[in-house]
Amino acid sequence: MPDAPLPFDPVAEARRNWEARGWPEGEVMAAVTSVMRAHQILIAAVNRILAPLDLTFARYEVLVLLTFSRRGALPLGRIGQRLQVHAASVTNAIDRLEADGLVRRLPHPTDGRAVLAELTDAGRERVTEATQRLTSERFGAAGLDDSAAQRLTSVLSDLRSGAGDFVAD
Amino acid sequence: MPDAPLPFDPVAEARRNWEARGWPEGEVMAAVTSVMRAHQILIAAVNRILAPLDLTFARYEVLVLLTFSRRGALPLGRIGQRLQVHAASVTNAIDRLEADGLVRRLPHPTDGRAVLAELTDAGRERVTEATQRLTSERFGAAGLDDSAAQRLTSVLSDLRSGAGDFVAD
DNA sequence: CATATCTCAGATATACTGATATTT
DNA sequence: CAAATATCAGTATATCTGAGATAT
Repeated sequence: MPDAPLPFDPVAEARRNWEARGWPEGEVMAAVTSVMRAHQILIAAVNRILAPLDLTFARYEVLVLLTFSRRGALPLGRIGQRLQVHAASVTNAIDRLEADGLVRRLPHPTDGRAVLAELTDAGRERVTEATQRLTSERFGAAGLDDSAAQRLTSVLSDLRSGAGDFVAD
Repeated sequence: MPDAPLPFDPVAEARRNWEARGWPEGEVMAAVTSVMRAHQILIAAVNRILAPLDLTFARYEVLVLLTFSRRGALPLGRIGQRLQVHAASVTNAIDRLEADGLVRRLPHPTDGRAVLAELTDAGRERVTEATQRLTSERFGAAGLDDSAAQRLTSVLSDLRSGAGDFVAD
């Protein structure tokens, strides 16, 4: 995925240049740039692992969320709220998963406006296989040990909370 | 941007469900999911701030990189290596910046294969304005104080280094 | 009637592949 | 001639907006 590793940390270098010009908030710039770049690395690794299973991270997340639901089924609207994706994106993801036979659409039993997405047996098998492959490669984050993962989750929880992702747990 | 904050931390909830099913590597899953979600939040905030200036984060990064270069000009290939974006994406970004009068293309003085992208005066003004707006809103990461930003940068540096983003600094 | 849910059409952004022209 | 640089065409994914259909 990386053409070739850079011979220096591009984030540290950016911060040096940033502050040499007297620009403010260099700490935050470096942190935000780090998140952007880490995302780039992780999404590429995860999608590379999932591609042979005809999944993307976005569609894998939908399958996992359905796996965690009581009946293996959720209204499309709830999927969007939970994964923070637009209703049109949910429609698109479910279209694709349904075409691949991994979920099916069902009418909501009590609310005629809503549509349920339900895992099929093939969907359960696929998400199990995908999870095995992802975990066996530590989601492409080989350099992240459990302690570092915990620190990362913790500081990003503060960031997300401060940005209104969720309210106090 | 957020429809409404969730009444619970979706990452912590996912981890509970993950481990309740006996799936391994829950620490790493939570960390990777946190990065994905933090990215979603930050990219939305940054692009919202930059949109009135006809910039995206990707194009802003190009302008900043040019600002940091000695002559305000770099070959397209070097931009791609540094920002980890595909050559075709660099061509596209420079097309757009050039159409907006923020950069111009110049022939490379010594290598006839290469093309330089050079900042224009308008480009320098635009990146200054964009930087003011981004820093005044702390890049949309209001909940991240300097200490947390430093910890975040540090742990993500380990992740990126382990993934081959760069070699020891 | 206002609101909620989903779908669809159209537009944009980014990325990747593969092919091509030019130069080193 | 092989490798490097940039561009272009075509394809894929994901996003958002705005409009519309159906149901509460």
